[in-house]
Amino acid sequence: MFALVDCNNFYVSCERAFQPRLEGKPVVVLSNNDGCIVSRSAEAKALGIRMGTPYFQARPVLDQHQGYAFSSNYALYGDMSRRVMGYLAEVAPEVEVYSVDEAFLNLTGMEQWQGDLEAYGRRIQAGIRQYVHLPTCVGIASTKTLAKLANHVVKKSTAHHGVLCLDSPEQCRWALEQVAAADVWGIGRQQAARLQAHGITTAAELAEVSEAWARRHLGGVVGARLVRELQGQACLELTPSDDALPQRHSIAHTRSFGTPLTAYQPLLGAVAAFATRAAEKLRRQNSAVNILTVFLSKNRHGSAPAPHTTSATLNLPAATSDTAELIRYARTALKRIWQPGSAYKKAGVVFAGLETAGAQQLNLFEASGQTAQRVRLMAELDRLNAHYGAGTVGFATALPGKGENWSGKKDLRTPAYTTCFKELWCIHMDGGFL
DNA sequence: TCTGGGGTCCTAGGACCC
DNA sequence: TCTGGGGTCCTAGGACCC
Repeated sequence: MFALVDCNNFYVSCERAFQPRLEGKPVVVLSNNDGCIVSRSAEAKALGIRMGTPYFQARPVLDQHQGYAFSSNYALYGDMSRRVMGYLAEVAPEVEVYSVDEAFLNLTGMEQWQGDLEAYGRRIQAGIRQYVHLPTCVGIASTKTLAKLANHVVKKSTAHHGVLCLDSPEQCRWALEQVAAADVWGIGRQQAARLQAHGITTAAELAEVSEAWARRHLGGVVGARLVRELQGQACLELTPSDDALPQRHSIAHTRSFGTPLTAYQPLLGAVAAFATRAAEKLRRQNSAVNILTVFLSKNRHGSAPAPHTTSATLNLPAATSDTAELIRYARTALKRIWQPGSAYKKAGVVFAGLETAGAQQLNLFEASGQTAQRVRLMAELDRLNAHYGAGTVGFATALPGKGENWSGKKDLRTPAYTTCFKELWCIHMDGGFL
């Protein structure tokens, strides 16, 4: 049996954990650059505010109902997530951290709870509520896809108080009937439309199609697997997340600008800064990169015709994780695509073709590859920035020039209560200060 | 005025090989 | 008039996820 533990309205709930006055109020959290709405409280959802809505569009209705909006505070959400996952690791035999706010648990062999896994789910829910102060829902079933589905059912209903265990065929059948095919894990917009065209609208109907049909109409093996999972036959294994950070196969840092950039120099600064951030992520997972892409995007929503994005990809002569080297390559790529007079709204640096650092295939014709000295320099850079704060030491190219500002808006950010000494949670009592 | 960011997996089709 | 039959590898792009 698998469980899916999912924090409700995660970003909003993190903000509420430190600001109880937000309980019962419409609350939203915004994406980078205060652009879109990416998390909504139940009250905000009830106002008809949809996921991904531009903030400026939702703002009137939010203001009208005395709602609150916050810039995203990733330091806070990341730390709250670590606390949740830490708790789960203590109470479950195997945990797969699936995203910042959800995790799969493998419940195989939990004899002491057999017959009452729902009680186990409730214990987890209460534990997270007590220790991390976050609301969760727990879905339990024989496959990951059904656990997801159970979780979806409890999120929508008040009857189950956030925990549902599908431990009989009747329970499964009932749950499948509650869920639209479009809401099944792995069914996106395209597939949902295709299903609809074939008269399949509920998860129960989807669970009844033949394997051949699924292969043909739902994207080959993925579709066949999905249907089997709905039928209760586990095809997806749990991949336990150990203490090590997950190994990414690609690493990117991309951002929209507060105001569009046209001139080369500030764009170079931004791209260098993005390459710096991506290189830090790269070294954190002990990888080196072979393929580097830089892209620039113009305003997607303006009148200009597509394409809005141009990119350049370089195959590096040897894998590296050296920030200085990567900034040089990023500059080369940028020069290829930058066009004078264009106003760019967004840029990004993407690393692909990752391999373990130190195991690089050396280039036969060039004496390249990182020297031990450069590796030590990068390690020291990371150490200083970890100890004294991000951006303490860096490369001049990656600094904004005089009067330049490429960072996005973040006007409504709350303090990093749990990860920054300067922003620690303060409690005021009787006008005094604790 | 204002519209996010970072991933994964799979498939189709082209290039190339014998 | 007519134009083989398998393979492998790589890449671009689609679809999906949170």
